[in-house]
Amino acid sequence: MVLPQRHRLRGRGVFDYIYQRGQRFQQGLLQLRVADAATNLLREPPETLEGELRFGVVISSKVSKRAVKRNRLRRLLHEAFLRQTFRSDLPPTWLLLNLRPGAVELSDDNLLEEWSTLIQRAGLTDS
RNA sequence: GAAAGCAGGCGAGGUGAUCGCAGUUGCCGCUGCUUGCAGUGGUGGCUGAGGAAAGUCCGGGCUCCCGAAUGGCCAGGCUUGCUGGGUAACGCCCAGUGCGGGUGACCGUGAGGAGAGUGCCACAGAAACACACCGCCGAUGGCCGGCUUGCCGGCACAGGCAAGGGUGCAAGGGUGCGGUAAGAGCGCACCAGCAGCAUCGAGAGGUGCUGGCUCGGUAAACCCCGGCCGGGAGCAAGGCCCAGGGACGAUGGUUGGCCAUUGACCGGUCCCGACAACAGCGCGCCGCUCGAGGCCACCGGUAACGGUGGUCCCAGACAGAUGAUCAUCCAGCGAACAGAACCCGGCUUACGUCCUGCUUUCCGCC
RNA sequence: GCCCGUGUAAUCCAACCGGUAGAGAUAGGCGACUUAAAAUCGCUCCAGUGCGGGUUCGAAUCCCGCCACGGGCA
Repeated sequence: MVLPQRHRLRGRGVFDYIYQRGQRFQQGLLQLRVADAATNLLREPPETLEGELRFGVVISSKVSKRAVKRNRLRRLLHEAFLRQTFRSDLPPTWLLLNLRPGAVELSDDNLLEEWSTLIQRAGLTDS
């Protein structure tokens, strides 16, 4: 499962911004950075952006040398993001998820479990 | 039936549906203006990873820099190195020769030169390019003794030998017979090597005859010989989105060096001017995919491959696209290695069940 | 995508042109010293050189192919 364009993070400046300003949350082998959307870093006129969430997954080659395995993890987490129901009063937010070495060893269920607790701890859901 | 060898094919099992992604294209809407384009949204069509996409080990194309091109000499580099062919090229492929391995089908091969020179050959050993430790002999000469006075015996001094022993990866042709004081290619037979001749072959080489009689190993040590080669960086190349013009300077510079020929260049310094800064460190654009291209047929060739004709268009992303769910079909919950990133040709490595064909050996039965 | 470098005792490192893998340091064990410990001294243990082939009489070293790790380039 792959994200549609309006949910993607694009451009080096966007990523630098999140790495510098983002609030970090840690859960197991996952690390999430949350930052308010800075729409001036994007090229589209602001009225087309609306209040969307944008999301990105970073998996370095240290996680696994095999590109196939990294692609599989990314698809899994993209799908988890799309299925997730977020707080309705959430302002436009950018999320960046980092995977640490060893994440390949985890099963899909374990990884998704860590994802949902991470989202809760970051205060992005209702419950 | 079992085991094995070789060659080749295939590789999300097929079909359909829904949701979602990338490219492209048709239609509709909106925005902008340069009025037929750009951006964006919706909707339909088509296309969408591999045999290795991998490792980055070779060979090219392409691009820029070192100013350009051609020729010669020298230098430098190259695991380039049996022969002949194929290819754009290759360290690749095909066919053959020699050598080695296997009962065999077959497989491997880094296979120029040690008779140009230098180096090295630890330990052991006398000696590792030239020698004698133990040893054999002592014919010849020397010394001693005997006597039938030119012979015999002894010594092992001069000297001869490299057979045997020992050392070692290796002691320098091997085995046998003759020969000799003892020995030795000293002579002979066979074998191995070398040279010459004849002959077969396009060649590497094969076969036969003759000859003299022997020269250690190592070149994946330096090196010699033959062959090949401008160098460097790499699509993160490079170009566009950008505004340039003038003056000084006049011999200096430049491919590893030199020479010859042709034909050129401006690096440098200064002045004037323009633009920009929520894009110049970019959610930018191009390069970016039609190519030594795939498939089919015929022809040439043992083959690699080549020729002719027809036909097809087959990913081009940029935080980086193929997945999820369901249904159904063959008997099997659906296998492994693994994800294009400028493009080709190879090699290597990982992986797999399955399939196909040919062949060999063994066992059983007729 | 591209370009480099490094792999040897538990750890850090030597062994240069091939000749029995250790010169050394840290750590471990035993003993001495000490009431006990630390420090110090003595002794000792620890590998076949990342893996697989090849050349050679002989390979950590030379050659080829892999593997792992580290670094650099916008």
